[in-house]
Amino acid sequence: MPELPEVETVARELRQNILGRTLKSIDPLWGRSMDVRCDIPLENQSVKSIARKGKYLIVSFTRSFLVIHLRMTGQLLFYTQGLQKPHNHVRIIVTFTDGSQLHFRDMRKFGRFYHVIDPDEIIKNIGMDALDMQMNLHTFRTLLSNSRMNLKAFLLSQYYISGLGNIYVDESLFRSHLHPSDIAASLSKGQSELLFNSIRTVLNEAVENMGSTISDYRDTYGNAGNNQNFFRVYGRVGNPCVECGTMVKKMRFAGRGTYYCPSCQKPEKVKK
DNA sequence: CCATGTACCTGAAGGC
DNA sequence: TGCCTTCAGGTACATG
Repeated sequence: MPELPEVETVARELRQNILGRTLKSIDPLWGRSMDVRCDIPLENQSVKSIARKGKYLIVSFTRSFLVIHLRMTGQLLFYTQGLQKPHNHVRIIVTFTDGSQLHFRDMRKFGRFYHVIDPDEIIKNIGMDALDMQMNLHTFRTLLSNSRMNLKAFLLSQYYISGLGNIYVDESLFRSHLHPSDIAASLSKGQSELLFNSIRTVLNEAVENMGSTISDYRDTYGNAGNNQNFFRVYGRVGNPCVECGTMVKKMRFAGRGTYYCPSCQKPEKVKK
């Protein structure tokens, strides 16, 4: 579910909500949602900062870190006062000393809280964030030129560039008029630049719209995002392409449902 | 190096 | 009303 724009929305709200608060207790209601990799107690530690890399949240406490990944259905819900009864599917409850609570709700149980001394233990193999200021056109082109992967798998990988998931990969490729099967290293200079700019635009617009909600995503107040109303290709199978009117198609690619316009996004090998 | 399949989970939706 | 299959914003790991 949550990709970069959704996680960024949550990160910004967490900075408003839990920065400076002191953890009183943390209760896993489903044990496997919590991966404890250090023995420093979280109790009595204060939240110092909240960072994001790709789809990971990094909550820095006084002496250790919580690295959080929401995976498909994870939600972080903030309550100024604790609830009498948590919602269904709540897997972890964090209670702060002032009585406020952060609930980790995760229907499918794929999400994780990693308690670590060094966040790199979890995110060392994650590539530079797609919206990192260091991620410029030159860096992006270098990454592309060194990979023989198809674009869909390349952008989904998180190893080269992090933060894009199934929705925003399809949206970025559509805006670039590139086919998911095109090989990363085969892009021209112009195509690379177009893809780079498309990724930036797609992600920035989605952040402005508070992320996309298909079914499960919510921000820390339980609100859905708005960006799903602006999809140009994702989920639009059988509807006319917004640019040319051709019916949008869906195929299985890199193991994922992949939406594309067969007219705007021709495979490189048959383009001529 | 790269592609594909499976596993981890729950629930919604569609076909029969 | 079922029962069965497929699919879902993700990723780790095993296998050719």
